Amino acid sequence: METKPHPPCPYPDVPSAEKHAHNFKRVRDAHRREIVEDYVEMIAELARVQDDVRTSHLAERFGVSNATVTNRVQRLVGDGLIEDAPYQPLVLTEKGRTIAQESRRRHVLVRDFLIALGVDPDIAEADTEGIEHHVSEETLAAFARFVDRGSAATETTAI
Amino acid sequence: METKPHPPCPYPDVPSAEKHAHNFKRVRDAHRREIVEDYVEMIAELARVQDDVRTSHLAERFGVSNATVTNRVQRLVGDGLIEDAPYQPLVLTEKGRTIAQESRRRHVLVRDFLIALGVDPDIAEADTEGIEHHVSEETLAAFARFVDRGSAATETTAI
DNA sequence: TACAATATTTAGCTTCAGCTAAGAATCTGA
DNA sequence: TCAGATTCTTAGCTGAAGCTAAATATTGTA
Ligand SMILES: [Mn+2]
Ligand SMILES: [Mn+2]
Ligand SMILES: [Mn+2]
Ligand SMILES: [Mn+2]
Repeated sequence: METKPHPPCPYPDVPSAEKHAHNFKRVRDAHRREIVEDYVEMIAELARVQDDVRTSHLAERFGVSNATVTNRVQRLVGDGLIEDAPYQPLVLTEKGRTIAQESRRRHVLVRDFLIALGVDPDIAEADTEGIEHHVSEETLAAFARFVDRGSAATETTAI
Repeated sequence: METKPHPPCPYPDVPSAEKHAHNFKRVRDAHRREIVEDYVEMIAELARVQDDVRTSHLAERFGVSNATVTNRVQRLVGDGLIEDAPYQPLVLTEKGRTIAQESRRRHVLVRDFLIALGVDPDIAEADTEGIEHHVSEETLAAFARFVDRGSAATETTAI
């Protein structure tokens, strides 16, 4: 006989100081990456549904001023994620497209997971905008398993 | 006969500009609340397992300098969440305890949800530190349903 | 008690993300 | 074509969160 598989979650209430510090540093790192990820993802998404992507489009989408977008974009140009060209439409570099793709993958997966869990799609989309930057690959894999399981069940039931 | 219950998630790829802007503003609001929530939650947690809570304890836990903690704490004192008393242990006000309790509830629920989903407890704890600030009450409720369903199933199976 | 060690705060700096206002470039229509 | 409207960038500001180094307060011990 084995010991019981899962006595109700005996995770300690207070992690060690080292783990705590490490976790909070990870959050701060995620926050530093957040703007980069949101910007390249947004540029890639808008490029799919309209001909030009302009700083003014991003300003409208993010709900910030044009000047703010120009400043952020200049940093992304410096990081080699956007092509440089003043007064011109925004175009992602190869590197930018790669990050956009990874970001988009996470975004869609988190959102679809929440929807599969029963969350209203609009609320799922809203929550995802923040959550997406804080999910590890491991958690993302668990989300994917859940979504797959659900759709497999649907197919099975649908026969 | 009814229409199929869930054709594979027809959520539009690009939300309207208004929704987009609203969602990003919500994320920025959450980021402004984040330090407040983490600080009062940490003070409340440490108070449960040790006699004094000092700025140096918070500095160690958050992985930041003592000076940073002193500055943040002074703002929380100004917000009426921590009792004022230089060189003294940190004590939450009634208001501070209330926010700590709400924050703790969310933290534990998110963490236990991830664990219930099959995520390793240490990774769940780490991801939770960021995610907790971005989950709406609706999503939290869905998390709670899932956790309850799981533990109910376990009890049933365990007979 | 006095002095050294430790803990805490203050001073002064950096970087980041936001803003408004003003200037420069582009586009459009008479 | 060129004047006005629009779009984009620049300049210069604020506030938040972090840092180090120096000053100050507390504590513990000889
Ligand atoms: Mn986002
Ligand atoms: Mn966040
Ligand atoms: Mn947190
Ligand atoms: Mn927390």
